[in-house]
Amino acid sequence: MEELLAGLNEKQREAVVQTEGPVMVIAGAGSGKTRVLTYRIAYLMRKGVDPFKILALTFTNKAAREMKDRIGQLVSGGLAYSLWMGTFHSVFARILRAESTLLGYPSNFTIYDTDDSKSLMKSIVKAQGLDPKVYQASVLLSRISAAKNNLISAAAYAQNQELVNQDKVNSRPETAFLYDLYQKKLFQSAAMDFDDLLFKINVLFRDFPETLYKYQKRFQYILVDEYQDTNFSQYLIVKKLAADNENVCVVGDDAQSIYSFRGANIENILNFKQDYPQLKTVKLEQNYRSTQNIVNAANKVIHNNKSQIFKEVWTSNDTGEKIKLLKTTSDREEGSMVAHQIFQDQMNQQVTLDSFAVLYRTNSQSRSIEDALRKLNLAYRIYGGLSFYKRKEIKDILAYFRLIVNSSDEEALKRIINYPARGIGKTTMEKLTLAAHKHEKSIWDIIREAKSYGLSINSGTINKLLDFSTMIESFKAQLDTKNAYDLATEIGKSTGLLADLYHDKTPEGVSKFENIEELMNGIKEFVEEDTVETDLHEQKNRSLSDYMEGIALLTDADKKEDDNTPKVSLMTIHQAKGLEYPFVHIVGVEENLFPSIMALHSRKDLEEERRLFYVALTRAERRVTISYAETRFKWGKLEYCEPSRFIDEIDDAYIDVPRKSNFRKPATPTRVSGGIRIKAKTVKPTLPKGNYRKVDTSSSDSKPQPGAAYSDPDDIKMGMMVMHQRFGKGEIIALDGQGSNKKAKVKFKDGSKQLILRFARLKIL
DNA sequence: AGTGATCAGATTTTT
DNA sequence: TCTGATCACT
Repeated sequence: MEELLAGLNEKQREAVVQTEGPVMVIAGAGSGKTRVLTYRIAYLMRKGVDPFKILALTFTNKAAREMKDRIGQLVSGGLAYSLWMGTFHSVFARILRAESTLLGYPSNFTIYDTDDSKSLMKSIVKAQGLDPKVYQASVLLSRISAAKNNLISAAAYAQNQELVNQDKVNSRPETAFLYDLYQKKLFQSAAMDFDDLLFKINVLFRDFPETLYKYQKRFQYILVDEYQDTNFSQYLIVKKLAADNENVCVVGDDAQSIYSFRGANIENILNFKQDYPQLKTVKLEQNYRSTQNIVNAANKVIHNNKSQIFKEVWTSNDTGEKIKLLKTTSDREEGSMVAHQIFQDQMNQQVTLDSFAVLYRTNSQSRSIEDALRKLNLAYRIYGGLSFYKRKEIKDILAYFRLIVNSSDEEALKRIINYPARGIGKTTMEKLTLAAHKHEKSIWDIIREAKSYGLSINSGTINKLLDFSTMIESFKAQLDTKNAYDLATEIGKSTGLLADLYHDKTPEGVSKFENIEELMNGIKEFVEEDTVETDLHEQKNRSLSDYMEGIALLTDADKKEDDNTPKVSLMTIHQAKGLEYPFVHIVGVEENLFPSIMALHSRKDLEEERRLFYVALTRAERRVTISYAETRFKWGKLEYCEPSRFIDEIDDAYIDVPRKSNFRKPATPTRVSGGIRIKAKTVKPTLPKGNYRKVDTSSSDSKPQPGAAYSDPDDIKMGMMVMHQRFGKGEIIALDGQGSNKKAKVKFKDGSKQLILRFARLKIL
């Protein structure tokens, strides 16, 4: 035991050994927070606590996995794997599946992601005949989300004068009604959205005391990471679960609270003190990560915030380098300079590319960085952006899986009923929706017995519907007999979905096919991996239902790295939370971007932006480089930018303000800047060499130059070679029609097409 | 019913 | 710049 504690400082040790009763750890950036959590759990286990009785809630699944691995190294056997550890959402989704019948849900309920919710809300607004511009799905959903996070049900919402008045003022008086409809529709579809997972757990614990009691007894020790980013709903879950024995330990840093837009509430830290008067508080203030300059600069910045728990983070590390400030003329040049600096540092400092991170405020900023890194052939890995699981082809095939597991899932049904095309169109769907509404059944129920509802659909289409339902039924029948991989492959083949993508030889099509392959590989791994699961799942042939249980809560961060070559990391600051890198570039540090233009109106929002900046600074171990551009493309337009106020908040003692002479305005397209040659003229990036996102379907590189002129349709003659934007090079093999109706048959590499010349915009080669 | 072309609208962060 | 929605043509 002593040797376990030997690697900890006094404060850390205090937080680890105080296993009984409520503990709050306020952990400054880089102060060994994760270390405390892992050691605390390992300590508990060594003391003989059954890992099955420990619940640890983390912010991402990845964090949970890594922590399990580290604990696994501290305790013997595979014990660590029976810990209950994961995100709030994944842990409680699991409990909900076990207890769902109490709430009237089937255990195989679907979890709707944001897109599903949006599409559902849109169809509700439409069905109510309301103006979709006034009743914007995203606006409605964010209000509903906020309500749910504060445990306000649809009924309670309608009763709440303040909320209802706000909606009236904003000319959306029907919001409460739509909230109610939305919930009803979710229930009918046997689906829950992200917020429901937490909301329903609260309902479960409120309405079924004996169930709550069961879990109180099971979870003897509860730990919560990133406590500053929990919302009220999460707070109450923890409070209820811990009410029996109060062995609860929360770890957080109010200075790093950056998710209030999602309902996170720093108040939870203050509430915690009130809830447990005998609370023991430990402050971890020694930073082991960064140099003195970085720590001091970060402290200086964060002290501009009014609301915070007092603490003074310090370090005994070297003074280190000053923070570097980079001013560039454009976002393009910013990317270029960042890439060049990484290139040079990598050589001069003898480090690998995984020592570098480029952090930005918004995902869209990644583009210029990517282009620049690609030009220098520097490998990079992008986190976030358009998630793998949000890609169309992935969502399509997952929709099949969803429908097979849970046939009430209407969003899934709508997505695939006519993909690949099988002659069931808009009109038919409208009729089905009406019939479903009339008979109070799900659309699926109507389809399955399409003949018995006297639908005014012609018999050919009825047969198509029945073919579809037979197909789905046959897959359903195989759920229990085939493993996930075999069934998934079968589905891909017999729906024609794989063939459809296989025949598409455009770069987009190829990439889509590869993405499906990647997903299939993932399913295969899932089937083959033999993890020790806890009592909720018995070990068996892992089925597609098993696979689908976890999938909705996965994000890109959970995806396995396909190779181990060191790469530069690109991500938003939000995603960088909890990570550390020797060299950190913070780019786009400009007014209206960082702080975001959306955050300038209130002090509260501005302080959150500042905390975000604090998080960015404290990711770095050795050096921070802050850059900003004087011009930047936003929404395709050039905008002028000013350096962020946050730069001024860093004391001159810690930042290296560059000499002005290095940053003269360019006189010619090519110039020398800081020793780096930069082409200021727009240059198309060459096709990357594979060290980029595999899931990238953008094909801008393979399209012809957008500036190219189109030929007049009248000039096009038989036998000419022409260029088409999408299909590429082709030959005119037939001409037909006159004037604006002139058509041509063009033979392309992948077959011939009939094109109307007025629209086709062919270019004569 | 299916397809392509054009237009409007959006971008702050995410489990 | 990119996406989704809508329109118009076959």
